[in-house]
Amino acid sequence: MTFRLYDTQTREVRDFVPLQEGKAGLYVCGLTVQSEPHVGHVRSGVNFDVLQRWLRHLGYDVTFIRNITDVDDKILAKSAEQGRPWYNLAYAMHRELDRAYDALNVAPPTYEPAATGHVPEMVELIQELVERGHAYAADDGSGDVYFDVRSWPSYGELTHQAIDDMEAAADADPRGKRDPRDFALWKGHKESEPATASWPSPWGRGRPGWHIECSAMAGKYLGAAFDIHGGGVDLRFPHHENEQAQSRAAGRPFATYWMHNAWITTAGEKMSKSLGNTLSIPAILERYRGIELRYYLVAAHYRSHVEFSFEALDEAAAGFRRVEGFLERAEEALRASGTPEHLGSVPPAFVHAMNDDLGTPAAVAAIHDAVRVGNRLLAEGSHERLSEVLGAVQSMLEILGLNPASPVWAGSGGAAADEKLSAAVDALVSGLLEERARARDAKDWARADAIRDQIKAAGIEVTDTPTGPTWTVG
RNA sequence: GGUGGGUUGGCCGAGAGGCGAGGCAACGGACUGCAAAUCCGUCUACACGGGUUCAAAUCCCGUACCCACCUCCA
Repeated sequence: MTFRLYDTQTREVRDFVPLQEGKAGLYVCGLTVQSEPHVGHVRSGVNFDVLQRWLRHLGYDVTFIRNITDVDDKILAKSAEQGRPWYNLAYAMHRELDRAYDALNVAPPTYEPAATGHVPEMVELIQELVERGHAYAADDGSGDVYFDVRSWPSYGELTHQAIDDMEAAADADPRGKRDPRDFALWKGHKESEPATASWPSPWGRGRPGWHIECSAMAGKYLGAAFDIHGGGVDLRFPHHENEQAQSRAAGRPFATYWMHNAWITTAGEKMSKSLGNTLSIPAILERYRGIELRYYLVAAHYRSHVEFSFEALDEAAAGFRRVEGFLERAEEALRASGTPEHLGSVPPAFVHAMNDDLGTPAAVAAIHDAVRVGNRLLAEGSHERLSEVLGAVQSMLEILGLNPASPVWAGSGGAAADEKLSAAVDALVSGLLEERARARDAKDWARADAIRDQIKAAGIEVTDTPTGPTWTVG
């Protein structure tokens, strides 16, 4: 079975046929770095990271471009409010975003171009559009350049809308537009804005409109035609519609497939409008591990709307710990019995699920199925088969970016220090456990439980296993 | 006004004409000195009203409610 994905434009699940055999070009709209990243932002990152990993697993040579918008109206407005340079705000938030991606094991793309680094490419593209008669400089002296929507007959093809049915934005500033739906390719510099946020152009100093950057950067790094373009649902219109219109109007075929991830909301409310800080990634990571949050995000299909709640996140974390528990016990059992660990092959159910438009919920179910089988084998002591199942579980987790053994999860706060601490605790706890073992041998249960309670009071859980007691923090 | 999406068991969350995803929680049993973990079992749902079909959560028609986008929110 080949990889199939849902294409927003054709509104159907289609076979993935790359433009070049064995290669996949992927462009994803990253963030406008204007505030701390929240769960919603990161969902997009995780979703497309899974896509990228799956394409690689299928053997494609993937070129993955994810941009950063580092100058726009909001960044300028916020930085002015905060009394700091816009580039400082954008840079700080960009670093914050990188930390969030790292914490969730979202692999860096092939390249992460920033809008401010590609003004010449944008100017070139705009000039081409002007020459072809699809763009015009406003005649109100503003220095703005607009895309002429009426000049492009297939405008609206991505979202299946007719220009005349579109509601003209009530608050849109008509300025020098010929049609209210025309959008800015270039924005002339305004006195109220910092001079540092302007660049030279044939139409005077100014800064790029939003949509043009993606067309210019996708063209530069992926070529005039590429395979997949992704982003959040909200970007379908106007952003992606405009990107496609301006690219095609410039003679570039642009993306073959359009993928859009759904929202995360809280109590039905869009995250961008609500709660800002409490659901920022740093805030959530104070309560949950990155791998647990990633599991929560991966367990839902990327096109399904997710209503965020800490209860649901708790459940997801509990479900994931079940998988982790199996990994730990299986690895220990194999080590103890000297059974070699197999490199796991990925079960057909998992492959089928992933090939079907990245069916991560079914893929996660396949992991749980394997874990159940593995737990049974563990109980039976069938170590040879257990080794195979363990390998399969590890491979599946690895593809989803959820393998706890992966070094990326090894504590962002100093793994070496953790290890030392762990060794120290182990030395202290093992003394107590020896005492408890003596009490248990003497069937002095009260004494044995008292020791266990004492250890527990320190925040350490003791569990008896067939091979002796173990302890875990928390 | 235009364009889309949704409504599934106690909860989360898949599926898209016939074999009851999976997880969490709960309950019963096994194992255990007791726990924990694990295993076995139980709990049989698809907003509402019609229709098509041998067969509908799934297709069609209608109704209700919710949500997103319509010029710069992932």
